[in-house]
Amino acid sequence: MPTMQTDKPFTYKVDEHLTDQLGVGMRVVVPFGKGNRLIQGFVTRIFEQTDYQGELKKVAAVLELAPVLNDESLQLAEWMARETFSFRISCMQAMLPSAMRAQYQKKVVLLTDQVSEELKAFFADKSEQIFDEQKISTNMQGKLLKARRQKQVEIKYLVKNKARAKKIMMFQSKLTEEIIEEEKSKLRVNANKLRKLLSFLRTHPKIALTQAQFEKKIGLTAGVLRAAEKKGWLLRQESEQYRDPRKNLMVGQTIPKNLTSQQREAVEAVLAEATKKHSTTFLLQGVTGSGKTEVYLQVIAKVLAAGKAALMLVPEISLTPQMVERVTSRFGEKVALLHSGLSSGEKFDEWRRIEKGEAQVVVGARSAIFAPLKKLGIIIIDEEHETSYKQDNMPRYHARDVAKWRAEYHHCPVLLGSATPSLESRARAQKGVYRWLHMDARINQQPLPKVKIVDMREEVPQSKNINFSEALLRGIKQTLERHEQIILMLNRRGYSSFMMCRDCGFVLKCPNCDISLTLHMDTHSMKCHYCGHEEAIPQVCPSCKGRHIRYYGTGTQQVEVELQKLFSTARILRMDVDTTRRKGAHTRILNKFGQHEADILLGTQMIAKGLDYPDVTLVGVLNADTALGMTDFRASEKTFQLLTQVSGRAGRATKKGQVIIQTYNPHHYAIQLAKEQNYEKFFRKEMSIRHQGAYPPYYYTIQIVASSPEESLAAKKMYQIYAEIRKYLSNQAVILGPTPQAVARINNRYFYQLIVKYKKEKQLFVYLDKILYESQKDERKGLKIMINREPLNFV
DNA sequence: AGCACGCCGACT
DNA sequence: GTCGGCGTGCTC
Repeated sequence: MPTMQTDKPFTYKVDEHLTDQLGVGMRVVVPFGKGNRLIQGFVTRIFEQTDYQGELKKVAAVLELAPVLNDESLQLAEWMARETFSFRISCMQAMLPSAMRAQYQKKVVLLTDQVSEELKAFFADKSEQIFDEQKISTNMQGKLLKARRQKQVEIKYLVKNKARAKKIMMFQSKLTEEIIEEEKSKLRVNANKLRKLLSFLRTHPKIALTQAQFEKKIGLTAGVLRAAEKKGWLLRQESEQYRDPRKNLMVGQTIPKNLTSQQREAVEAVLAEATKKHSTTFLLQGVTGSGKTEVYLQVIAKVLAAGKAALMLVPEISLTPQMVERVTSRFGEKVALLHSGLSSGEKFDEWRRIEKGEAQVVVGARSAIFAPLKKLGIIIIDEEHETSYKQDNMPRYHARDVAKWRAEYHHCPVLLGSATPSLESRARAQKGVYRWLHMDARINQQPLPKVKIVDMREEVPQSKNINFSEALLRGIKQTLERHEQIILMLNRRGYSSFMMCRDCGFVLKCPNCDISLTLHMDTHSMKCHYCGHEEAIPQVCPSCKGRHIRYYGTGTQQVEVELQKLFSTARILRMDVDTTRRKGAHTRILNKFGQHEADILLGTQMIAKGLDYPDVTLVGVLNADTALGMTDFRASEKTFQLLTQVSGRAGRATKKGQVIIQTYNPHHYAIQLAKEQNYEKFFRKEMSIRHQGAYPPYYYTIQIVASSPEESLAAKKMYQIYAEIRKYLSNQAVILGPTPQAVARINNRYFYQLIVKYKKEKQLFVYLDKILYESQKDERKGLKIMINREPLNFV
């Protein structure tokens, strides 16, 4: 159970009949607590003797035949729990596919007929009912609990193991060639179907097929198969089948491409470290189109050739069919896929294929970092700057850190790739902590696309089209005329939470923190959620005295309507959270666009990554500013990365690309440097700003959040922590807050937070462990405490 | 998460 | 006096 008091191992007795089966790393069902309710646990140690002075309970059941956690996973879980202030059991569960997390169910069992009419009605002639707190009224729950005290009913606890292999019926031939001939001669002349079956079995001895496959191949129906089974020709047996997430992919075969000299240098540098007894982390910084993926693929190929396995992480958002196809077309059956688009059964099966060593290349999103590969030869993290690599619930791990831990364990290199590395990683490369590899030449020798910045403040104000500038409209028109494709991105991050002047682009900032103020409609004020500064909502722009100051944000749907009106014949595809909610919708939209069944792809930031379509020659960013308005010190970094990424979508093949960025802040360095595609200059500029503000990577950060349905409770707790934490900190550390979070209320809970910026604070961790331990008591009052090490989002 | 124990106020 | 609510400790 994920609580602090139970975050330790418990000892159980193992019955004789289970001793052979039981092993370290297996899941077991054990009775726990006074009521002996059954729960799922993990075996972490087995020993003959115990020093526990009490009655031991017995393990109730063993859930598997082979361990699901090995020595590495157990050590990793231990490390992760300490590192991220989480519970060990949460870490172990996070490492396994969700199908292996047991489902608990409660049932109420009727013990006697002597009960009230109301209870009789509840049981409705049955002896037991499922006890679901969500479905049963509180009133009824009370009555049931009362009936239990009077021994009229009892509560039964069940553990449901969802981790099941998919079973299918297969028919297998039992016949030898001689018997086939013999049987054939015995058949009646009109037994056409049976004769057909025999001929087929003769040419395909030992074959095992499902009924459906027989039907499809030789047109046999169920009746014929049953007859054949009766005659003893076929053996019907259950067989395990993997659920294959790749069944709808069109996968060809590709061969390694010729490398440019920069690519070859990168591949060789990584491979040179691959055989050493230590682990090196590389930062591969390559401009968009420089062929990072091919570097990954060739490194993987070499690693496989050496008999080792490869793990490659890709952001969820860019696990496009395109990406998957590139890898599977090179490594075929050896590839296993792990991402949120798969059903839990599919994930479970892919996990088992990896665990059994049937797949040696794993491609997946964040949690794939735990893939149970045994002899890792390389771990690759593509788009390493992506914030989705950090999990934002318990355990709050960063896949990059887990990668480094595992690489250390396996003595293999880590390869971090990006066109726009996170400042943290780039700074480490600078300091020599990471080996820095860079590729500044594009594969096809195409120059980077021309980027045009449109100053939206100068657009004709009477124009009806508030979302499109003249330049962008002209660009779209010309591109459509050439029958080429267009990607339009609407930046939705930080949607309408900040205010900006439409006349001059001024964004209201905090006088203390130099960070945009957040609009709080509940208090009708502008707040800084770093330091708590608060001021009135301005009526006129403090900079230009203009009155066109307003919230920022437009929806994709609205833009689509406007766009369709302007270009009535253009085929538009919209891609945002609304249109991609359904499973596979993401893939369908991209396939459609890839096959040029649409002219314009309109979407949110999810279209910025990894798409590679040769016919796209125009990329338009409708509003580059919203990210800058984010109340986060990483706002500039994120804006720069996003604009650079999306610009890279234009002119990938032989055609020249063009990028148009609309903004109210044309002179902001993040936008100017994205136009130049000058990462290095951006890095230096941003680093000096971080240095001045004492932000990462110069300082470490820890975020502590208290939340409660009662605002005063959360606030009080946070101030109490604030008062205490100072005793544990040196005067080198900086505390920001406590402040209410930018979105102060979510799901009727109020959030208060505090951020500590520090360099070296040993005592801090002692205190954080203490908070974690004590948070348990508060939880019952509805007060939750969350500790987030190196948070990436401060909202 | 869920059970028991113990303390407290409100009731027959 | 006693019933029942709730805060707290503990679960091998």
